[in-house]
Amino acid sequence: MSVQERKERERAGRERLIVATARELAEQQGWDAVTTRRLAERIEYSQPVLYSHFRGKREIIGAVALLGAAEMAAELRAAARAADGPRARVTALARAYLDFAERNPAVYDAMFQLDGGLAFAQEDTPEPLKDAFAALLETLGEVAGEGVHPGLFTEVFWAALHGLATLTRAGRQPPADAERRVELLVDRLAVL
Amino acid sequence: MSVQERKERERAGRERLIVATARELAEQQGWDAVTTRRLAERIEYSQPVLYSHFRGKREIIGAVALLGAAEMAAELRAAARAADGPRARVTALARAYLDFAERNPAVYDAMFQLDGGLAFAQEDTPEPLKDAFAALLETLGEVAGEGVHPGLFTEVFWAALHGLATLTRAGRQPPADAERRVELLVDRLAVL
DNA sequence: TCGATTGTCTAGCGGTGCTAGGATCGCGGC
DNA sequence: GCCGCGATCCTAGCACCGCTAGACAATCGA
Repeated sequence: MSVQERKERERAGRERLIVATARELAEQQGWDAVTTRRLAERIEYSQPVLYSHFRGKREIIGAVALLGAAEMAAELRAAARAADGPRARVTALARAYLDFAERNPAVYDAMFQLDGGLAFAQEDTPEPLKDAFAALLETLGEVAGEGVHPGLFTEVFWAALHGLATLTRAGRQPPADAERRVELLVDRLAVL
Repeated sequence: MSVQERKERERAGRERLIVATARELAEQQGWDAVTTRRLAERIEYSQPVLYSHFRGKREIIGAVALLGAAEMAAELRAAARAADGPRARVTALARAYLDFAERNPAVYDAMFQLDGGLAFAQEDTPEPLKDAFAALLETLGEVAGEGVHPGLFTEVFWAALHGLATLTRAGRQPPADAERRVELLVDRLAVL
């Protein structure tokens, strides 16, 4: 059995390599540059090897998205934990979210802009995605205000953050006032 | 001179045909289906003709985006005009925005998701884009609240709307509660 | 040691955006 | 009315894309 186990380990390692390389390439040169040929060359295997791990390019994007969701959830929780009081927590959460989107644009795109073939907002949604939403909910739930469903409030707050993240990065909004926009958002949306 | 004028008219007409056809095709089958070959076939010309009007596919997307921006600005103003009082106006504006995004997903993508090679939030931003933002500003400026810059407030409100529009359409948020999210957004963000 | 299975690669399919170069059409001057 | 010429358009092709069939090699169990 040891032989088979070793092979499975190697296989799993190569799969991680594929995902990590795809992410790296996407962050360096954008998702357009992540072609199956280039990706195969970087991992030093031929193209068809990719298809023995993933159904296609879409699934590779999905794998990067899941990785990113887990990472984001961890960062959001760390930011919230480091702040005292509801107001500071919400502000820290919002900053951490936008910060993640800015530092990992390709990963953020994989999660929310591109089609990674993932299910959202339903039962068979992968765990990391649900958990990232849960990380938002944990902090935002306590400032939803009376009579407002925490989940609904989190959705609205998240949408606002997502809008700020994408519009700023795409050059649709001036980057200079980003911090002031966050403060306004927190001041108005959260019930403190 | 008449001959030359006629030629220019025909040329302008064909350019409109290209943009309208691209939009139509994108709304019917998504932007992925808008290939230069298919587009050329639909307008009953060969591919290179497209390149005598536009630098490339990106510019065609940009042209659709400009068309959409003008349309959206008109719809936003109409919705605001039909409502009485600040609160009703803001709600109507928000609904009109989300409605436009839902009814014209491909055009909305051309404006805010895809790269149409357009400049945003700077001096050489095309007029229709500035005007669409102005349409938002006209209604939202009056509910920004004291001491809050109307432009900044509009940016935040717009970001929230954009987030709701994209996340809902991409299946990232359950469509059922869309209306309740809008109400919550208006209640919290606007100072009435 | 041999046969079978697993794994990997080469080569190729139909598609993409875009362009070079040749053919054809219609204009203005004689 | 005819003809040369410039504008206009199309055919054919480039390099690249995602993806896959089938040949080949390496490794395993008997």
